[in-house]
Parts: sequence; structure tokens; C-alpha cells
Amino acid sequence: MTLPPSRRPTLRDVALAAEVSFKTVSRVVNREDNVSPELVRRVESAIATLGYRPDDRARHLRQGGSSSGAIGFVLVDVANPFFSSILRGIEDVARKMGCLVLSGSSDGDPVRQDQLIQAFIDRRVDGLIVVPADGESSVLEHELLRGTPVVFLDLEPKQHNVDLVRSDHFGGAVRATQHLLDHGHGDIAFFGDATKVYSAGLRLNGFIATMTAAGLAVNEHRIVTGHFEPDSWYELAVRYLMGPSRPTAIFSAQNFVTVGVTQALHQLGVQHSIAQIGFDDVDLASVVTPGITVVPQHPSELGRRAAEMLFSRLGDRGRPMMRDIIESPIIVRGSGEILGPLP
Amino acid sequence: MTLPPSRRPTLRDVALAAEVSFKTVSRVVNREDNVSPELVRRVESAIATLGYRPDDRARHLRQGGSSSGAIGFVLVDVANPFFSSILRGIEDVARKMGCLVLSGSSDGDPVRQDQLIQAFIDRRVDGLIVVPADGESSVLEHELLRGTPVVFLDLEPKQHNVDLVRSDHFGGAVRATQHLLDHGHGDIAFFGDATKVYSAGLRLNGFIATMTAAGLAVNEHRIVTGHFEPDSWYELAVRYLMGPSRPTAIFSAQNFVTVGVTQALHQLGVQHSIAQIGFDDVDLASVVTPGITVVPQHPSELGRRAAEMLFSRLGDRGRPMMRDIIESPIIVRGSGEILGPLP
DNA sequence: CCAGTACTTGACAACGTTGTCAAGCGCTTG
DNA sequence: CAAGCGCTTGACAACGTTGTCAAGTACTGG
Repeated sequence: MTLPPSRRPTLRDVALAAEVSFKTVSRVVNREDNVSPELVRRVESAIATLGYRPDDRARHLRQGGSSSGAIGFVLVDVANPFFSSILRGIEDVARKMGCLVLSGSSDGDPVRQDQLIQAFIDRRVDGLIVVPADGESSVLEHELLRGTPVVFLDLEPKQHNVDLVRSDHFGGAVRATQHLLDHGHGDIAFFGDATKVYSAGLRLNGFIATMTAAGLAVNEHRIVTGHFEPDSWYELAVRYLMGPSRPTAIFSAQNFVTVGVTQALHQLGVQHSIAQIGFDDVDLASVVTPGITVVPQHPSELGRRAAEMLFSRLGDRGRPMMRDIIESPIIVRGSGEILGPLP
Repeated sequence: MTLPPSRRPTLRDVALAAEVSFKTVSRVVNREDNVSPELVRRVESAIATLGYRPDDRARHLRQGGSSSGAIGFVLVDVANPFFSSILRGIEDVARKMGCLVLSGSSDGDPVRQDQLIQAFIDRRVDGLIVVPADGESSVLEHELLRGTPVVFLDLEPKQHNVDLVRSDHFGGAVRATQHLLDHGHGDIAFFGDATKVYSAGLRLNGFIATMTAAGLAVNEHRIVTGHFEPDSWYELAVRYLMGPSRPTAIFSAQNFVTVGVTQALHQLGVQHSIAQIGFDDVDLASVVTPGITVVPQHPSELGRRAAEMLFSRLGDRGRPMMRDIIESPIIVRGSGEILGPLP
């Protein structure tokens, strides 16, 4: 039973088999009224024996760009669980809307990002969800001007009047810092991503603002930023903690950073004396002792809301732009509640 | 500068603007020879001012199903890092081939799986990569018979003559078990996924075969299987270890299971006396003390090879089916090298 | 019994693109 | 100078589908 690599059957093939016009087949496929039961029967049986399936490309093409039944999602790296959870959130909403998801990783490279967006646009996706890379994106700007529905996710683009969903990076950093202050810490070190990353900058700002508001000076030696892998963060943190003056608490403002810092604290055996609070939840947070107190993000929720925002725009091109800033309460696990020297 | 939600320009629009026939525009777009420089100039300038982009749907439609420039990937859950890393591997290969990736999560539900495959087929993807769910899939079988290129990933389907890429579950389990035997353990407990999952069954078989070959009886009380979340595995493991007789070593045969078991060992303070080896690497493996010894899988490698296998079939429909079983050496981190009572 | 109506069916154009073909032009060549 | 050739250009069909319209049939009511 080896069928040759045969052409997929089309409306015409079905029509031929059922001895009707191909338009009638179209009607049956689309469950239109006013087809005689007899013909419906014949057509349906022909469809079944031929294994006919309508070609969505032709369908959407005919219906004139109106809807291609797919959306595009440009993220940084799908292998990063933060982004893949977002993707899952998007997928769940898209599925409800009968829509497929095209996704691609930009690795934070604006050129790659533009290639992806272009490829999605060439497929005439109905809309885009984009975690923007740093830098200019002429393609994205052009599409925004054209009126292509775009929702920005997690990071804020230069253009300001856009649909946007992101975590409350600033507010989260404020709460994290205040949490440490409330537990008697005045000498807090900030470890975080390179500040050219938008969210990282916001988190640092939140840290500094809270310290300043509490009347505490922030020594620049207490701010460590850069763009590294977890392993490098580990080494960096060990070296830092072996240095001349140790802080009494650390705010690790990104998930990779948190992993590295936690490893360092354990390595040096000071995990019970130096407090730590992280931004972004990590798998190991509840496994280590003490558990790591964090300000979590809810990636699947971010994805869900971004997708809902996109579909809401698809439903109403005219509605005003929306921004959805998601706050999340601190998850207390122990590491952030180690008491500091202050009263 | 608010453009109305204007139609995207087509070949004809460009032709009108450049005062040529639309066929000439097509030629310029496709860089065909034998167009006069003057017309090329006019057309290119019209393309630039209008922001024209060819419609890939129409292109592929015209070129007759031959290639839609997209492949479909049906996985279990993209939020699971194992699968999202696979996706990344696929994406990297697809990108090189100028191909987009449609993906969707089946949650292991065969109905959902079939809906996804059907949706991909309706878009006329060039091929499919599928992590099959348990159970019958009439859609998949039909497509296989039709000759649609399909590569199976990670799990083996009932159909046997297919393209397949997976880890060496059996061999890995053998090596893991032997590793524990070599370190003086004879009383080993197996914790793993429900055995109706194909890979889980293979791993259990590997465990049993190795124990038996070593002349050791496997008490059924030492085999704990089921389908749970990490939290439940934690509770289950704690209860098990509080029970009447403790094993001297544990083989946790899946990543969620490993997390739960590790937490339980730490909770009971026996992480230095009971050996553990896991199947599948986990993030926290090198963070906890002792580090967790594992038989890793290489998800991005699985994805890469599956994609390469798919494209190789797209290039040669006639080639015989291939199976690619990936072995990986044990990563030694400490937990698996805790010595047991045997000589 | 005839006009009018409601239903059923099919012919044809269109979506945006590429492949095929032929027409028009200027040039070479015998 | 006529025949032939090569280059450039456009008209038209086709991909697989849906929308529009008109033709055909079988009713109904007056």
C-alpha cells in the first residue's frame, strides 16, 4: 500500500469524484445552507475517501488579507524557560481563537529580530507579539506606522504609544529593597544585568530610589552589573564576597544572577548570615536552604495577557493603546528574612 | 501621520506606480534577468516608497504545494524546558533552511495532538516533527500513508518504519544503574514516570535488566511509578523514605522526579548518605550539595538532529527510514558516587 | 394555468503571485 | 535589404479557494 507521493486532493478532485461542480463541494465543506441532502451525502463520501482537506493558504488568500489565522511571536530565546512559558501563555489564548503561533528567537539581535518580523509579515500574520531587542528596528517602525497590530512584551520600546504588557520591574525592585530594609539591612549590594537592558535599568532605578528614600547612600561599589552566564556570576559573586567589605544583604535582580549568587553564598557557607532576595523565580528557590525569597514574574500570565491584548486589537483596530503592568507579591522563603544589624 | 488601515500594496499597486506591467514587477522582485536597468530602477523605487513585500502565501500557492516554507512541530508542553530546548534546536536548523516553525503543545492528549497536526497540514507545512502522545492517531497514520514527511522525536510510535530521533533511554538507564552498582549499592529504588509513557518504560526496563544481570532481585516495593508534579513527587519521596525500609540509593528516572526526590533527601537530611542518580539534567543539579549525578539528555541536539532528518527527507523522499538513537555519558557530580554497603 | 417565488446548482471572477507564450523591437548577417 | 536572432515586455492562465450572479427547477397562489 505505497501511495506515490501524490498531489493532495483539491476541491476539483472531490467534485470530479462526487460528480458535482467544485462550487458545490465548497458549499458542503463550509456547511452552507441550501444544498440538497443527496449531494451533501455524495460530496461527504467523496471527501472521506479522498481524505480531502481544504488549503488554508488559498482560503485566507481568497478572503483577502483579512485574516491569515496566525500570529507571530518574536522572543529572545525560546530555550529560556522565561520565554517559553510566555509562549505557552500565548499559545493557550491563540488556540481558543483558532489561531496558530509562529515563533522565533532573536537572541537579542536586532538584525535577526527584523528578519523574523519580516518573515512573519511576508506570511501575512494577523498580528505580532514582540519582545524587542535593543537598538533600532526600521521594520518594526514601518509596521507600526502601517497599522499592523503589535503588542510589546516585557521590554519597553522607544516608541511610546503602543500596546504593552510587562512586569512592574521598578515597583518589584522597590518592594524587594524595602523588604531587605525592613529586615534591618542598610548595606545592600545590587547584582544585576547590564543596565542597557531596559528592565534591568528599571530594577536598578527601583533599588536606588528606595535606598535614597530611606536616607541611605548607595556606594557605587555596591552596584555590580554586566551581562554574564550563571557560571560567571557565581565566580564574580565569590570574588566579590571575598573582597574587603561584605554587604549584609544582596539583591540579585535577574534569574541567572540569582543562581550564581546563591551558589556563591553556599560555597562560602554564608547562606544563613547574608540575606538574599531575587527578581524572577527560579526552580531551585525552594530546594536550597534557606529557600530563596523572590519577586517572581509570571511569564505565562504575561503571555496570556499579551495575546489577549493582541486579539482585542484585532477585534477593534480603533481602541486606544493599552499598557498592562503586572505586579506580583514577594514570595517569602527564608533567604530574604535573615535579619540585618539595623534595629 | 495616521495612515488609514490601508491594504498592503500588491504587485499591481507597484506596477501602477512604476508604470509597468505587474509581470515586470514580479521579475524585478525575483531578480530575473533581462529587465532593462531603467525599469528596474523605476520598479525598485516604487517598491521602496510603497513598502511593498511579496505575499508568501500567494507565492507558495502558485508554486503548487511544492513548498510552503514552514514545518510543524507538535510537542507535549513548550513550557517544559526539555521541549523548548528541542524547539530551539529545530528552529536553528530551520532558520538555516529559510523555513519557519509552527509549534503547538498537545499536553500529551492525542485529540489535541491530532487537532494540531490537522491545523499544520491545513497550512500545508512541508513536514512535521512530532513528539507523539499515547494512543491512536488516525490523522498521523493517514499522513504517513499519504507520504507526508514526519520525523518522530523522543518517543517511539506504534508504527515502526518511520524516521525517528530519540535518546537511548534503555542504555542510559543501564549505565545509571550500573554506576550505582559499581559504587556498592544493591538495594536501589526506582522512581519514575508512569510506564505507559514509552520512554519511561524503556528506562524501567533498563533498570530491571541491569539489576537482574547483576544477580539481584528487584523487589516490587522498590519500583515507584506514576504521573505527578514535582511537589507530589517530593511528598511521595518523603513518605517513602520514612517508611519501613530505606534503599541505599535512588534512581530518579525523569527530571520532575529528580527535583522531588532531591528535595526529599535534603528535607530528611540524608542527601549525604543515600546515593541518587537522575535521568535528564536539571538546573539545580550543580547547585545543591552534593551535586546531582545524572544521565543527561541533549534536547537541543535532539531537536537539531530531528530537523536535519526532516530536511534530508524533504530533499530525498525516497531514502530509507532512519533511526538516530542518541547516547550520552553520565555527568558525575557527587550524589551518584556516595558509596553503598557492598564491597 | 401562469406568474411569481424559493430553492438548488453551476459558471465565472477574484485573491496575489509565477509560468508560458507571443509580440515588438533593434540588431546582425548573408 | 530581407531574414533571423536575441532581448525586453506584457497578456493571459493557473494555483485552490470563496463571492457573485444568473440559470434552472419545483413549488405556491391567484
